[in-house]
Amino acid sequence: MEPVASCTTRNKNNNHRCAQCSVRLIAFCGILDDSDIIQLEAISKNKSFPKGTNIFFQGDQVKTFFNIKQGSIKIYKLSHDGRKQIVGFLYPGDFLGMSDQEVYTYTAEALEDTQLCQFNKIVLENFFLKFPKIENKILNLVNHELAVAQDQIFLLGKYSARERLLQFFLNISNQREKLGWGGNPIRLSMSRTDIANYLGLTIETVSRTLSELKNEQIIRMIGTHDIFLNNKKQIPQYLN
Amino acid sequence: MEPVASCTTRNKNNNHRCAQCSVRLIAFCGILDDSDIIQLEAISKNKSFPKGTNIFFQGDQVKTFFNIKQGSIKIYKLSHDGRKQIVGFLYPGDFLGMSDQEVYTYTAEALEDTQLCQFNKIVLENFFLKFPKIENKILNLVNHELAVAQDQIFLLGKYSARERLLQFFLNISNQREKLGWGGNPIRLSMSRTDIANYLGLTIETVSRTLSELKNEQIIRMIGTHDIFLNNKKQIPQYLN
DNA sequence: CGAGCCATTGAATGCCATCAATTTTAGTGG
DNA sequence: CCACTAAAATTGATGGCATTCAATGGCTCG
Repeated sequence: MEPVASCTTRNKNNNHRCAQCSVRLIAFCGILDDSDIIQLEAISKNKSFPKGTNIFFQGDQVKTFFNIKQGSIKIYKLSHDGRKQIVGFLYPGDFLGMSDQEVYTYTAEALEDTQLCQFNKIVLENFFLKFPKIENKILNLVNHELAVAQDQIFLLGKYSARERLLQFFLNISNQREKLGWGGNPIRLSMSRTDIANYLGLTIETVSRTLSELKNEQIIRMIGTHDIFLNNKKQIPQYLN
Repeated sequence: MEPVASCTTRNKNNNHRCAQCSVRLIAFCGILDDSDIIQLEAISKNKSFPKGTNIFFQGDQVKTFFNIKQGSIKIYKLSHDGRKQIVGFLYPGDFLGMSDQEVYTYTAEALEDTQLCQFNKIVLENFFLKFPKIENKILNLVNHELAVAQDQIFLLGKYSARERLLQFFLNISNQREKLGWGGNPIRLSMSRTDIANYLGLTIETVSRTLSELKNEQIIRMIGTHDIFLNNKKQIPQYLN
């Protein structure tokens, strides 16, 4: 069903790779200064994952952590009877792979051609001892992930199909602004099936609801994956 | 709607309060040995919250962290239009109050008379510098909370009403076993309304589904809050 | 340019929500 | 201990939103 994992390593010897990294300010490496980040660079590897490839699988032993440099990723859980629930989409600057268990509790797959910065788990954990600030920063990132997951719980527990889609668009918009890109229009790097499996809906409901929003001039679509929010500020937000 | 917060402080001078604590082995304090835990004891306070009282409110400044010693707690989010979603139930050994933001993103309320161990946020964070092991342990606990939240996302996105209730009972059962209590029967310390607001259902659906499970001899009830799982091992589990 | 996948639209079904009424439980005071 | 009351839980009838089943349309990539 899913493509087999594959990737290419490009550990180039260009100096100061990390120092000039585009996501340095939002990823955990941001708390290290120029002199210290050289040491982090020494234990990291660049990895490239083409669209559709798996980064790791639910059930695999946890041996590596990742920072996302470029692209986007979906993480999803599969049940024994084949149901699939996407539990999150990850973007540049996000930290990937940490778990409280020995094995990954979800599968990670690239939604587009994606660049990752890879760390060996043991090596990075030893690095924490030298730079406790990093562990503190990662604790902060995980707490943020938890808050995002709780918002998603609210969405799935209480929102209608229309509310789920609009909230989803607002989340992507805010994510883009955080990265310094424009918050409108937005680009959906995932399929309708992925959106449905993330929002607890079916593809038909997603499609139908999108058509409604188009008819009511709340959104405008360019192709099937680019959306302009006609009046972003008027879209109701129920949390925060 | 909700009762006003109230609590009583009992910072007794009995020595080695922490050393003998019933949840020491599962809470974050478990990683400190007897000699170090005395220092942790010096910065902690015992607090008691009667049933129905609030521990803190969504929007309050984060100034304190808590360990749960005894009792149980619900944490919930309210939307502007009054919808309420319970995002978690917490039990002895759980860590409460950490946030990636300046303010709490949810309200915490005692489901029964509850004993907490309270820490000033700044003081405990300074304590981390002296004992980095604690921060590491808390990172582990937060990662676990995240994994639990992702399971809940799966439940809300993909499970039927019946599956949600059965999974809920299994979770409580496993939680009880983790605490060394019996895993069967289980005790529901929350109301039907709370269960509904946690599982993304209405009280009527919860009640009706419970009646079905009773009729089919899958569960047996003693009163309205004690449940015996007639054949726990035959209840299907779709994850893990 | 055709094949296959993805997305859209339509019609019918079903699960859970809503509205409404009754029963049971829990808490209080006599 | 029992009567009384309010809240909580259960049960019934009906309705609606999202799903399911089915068919068409449109994009993308050899």
